[in-house]
Amino acid sequence: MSQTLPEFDFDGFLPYRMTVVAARLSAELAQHYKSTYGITTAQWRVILNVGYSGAVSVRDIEKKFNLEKSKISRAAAKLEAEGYITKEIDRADRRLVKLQLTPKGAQLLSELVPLAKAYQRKLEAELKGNLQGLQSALDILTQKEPPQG
Amino acid sequence: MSQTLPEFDFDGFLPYRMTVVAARLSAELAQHYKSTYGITTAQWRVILNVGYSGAVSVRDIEKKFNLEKSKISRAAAKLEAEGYITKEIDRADRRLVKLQLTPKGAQLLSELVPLAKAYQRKLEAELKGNLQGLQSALDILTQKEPPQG
DNA sequence: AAGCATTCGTTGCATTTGCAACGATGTCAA
DNA sequence: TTGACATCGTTGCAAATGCAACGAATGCTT
Repeated sequence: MSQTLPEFDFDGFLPYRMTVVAARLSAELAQHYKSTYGITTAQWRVILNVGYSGAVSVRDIEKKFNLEKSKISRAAAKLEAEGYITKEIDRADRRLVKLQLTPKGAQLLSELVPLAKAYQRKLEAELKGNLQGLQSALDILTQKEPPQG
Repeated sequence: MSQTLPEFDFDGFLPYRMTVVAARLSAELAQHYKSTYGITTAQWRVILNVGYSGAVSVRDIEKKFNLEKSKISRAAAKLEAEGYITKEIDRADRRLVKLQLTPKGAQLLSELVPLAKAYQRKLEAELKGNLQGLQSALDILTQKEPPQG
């Protein structure tokens, strides 16, 4: 029984907690658009980036969203095939691919965003006074650390 | 250019932020054990659960960690093959599989946990006064909602 | 200008994943 | 007891994933 393991506060362990909550939020949000609009989570993330983040290349999205570039590339290919975005070679640096919403993509996004905003409002209402603390904590954890710590 | 999209605070959107931070924390932690101990993230999660969470069945871990039961089943099979855990049919309910650490598994975990604790301490130091607010927020977001909201 | 290293996005491929279906077991009601 | 239904864990299989390798393009140094 007692395996003489070191003491460890499993329930307060942040990588564990963050993973569980992040998966829950993404899944709960996905419920709202997956069946209705027939897009995957990866596609949703890419189209959201293209529309809002100022990210225009695969590389930008990779950095910003921490997504594998191959995953982005394939999601973008599907979105292009379905007419939601265009892919165009950047004239200043022809290694880059400029991603842009088509009118159809903008239309889709303009329908999806209210869902996202409503979900965000719901979360903020649940969090009440803890919202600011959460955002501050996420700010800190988002900062890249310097190589030497 | 201006696609007349609705206003949207992309950078403050919680499902996005949580996903990015959670992935970062898990990856950063994984750096510390992946190469040295040759276990995957899923295996780490299962062995941690078996050792600390009071979870004894696949179903328990599924609920607790929000992991797919097939993923747990396969990770557990590997851990058993490598001698870190045992699988035993529960005598009270023979549908259940009781997972337990072997001495070898306890040994591995006793080496891994200090890494986890050190990482947790590092995060807590970064967070300073925001730690409590973060944990409170995670408490709230962890609660399951009743079916009708 | 030339050569070499680096960056970007795609693709091949082996592995992992998620979903559904399944067998085995358990529960419950009649 | 029986039969219908629910739950648990595994597995088959198609799809998704991550990694490395690659071609194309760029930057950097001389």
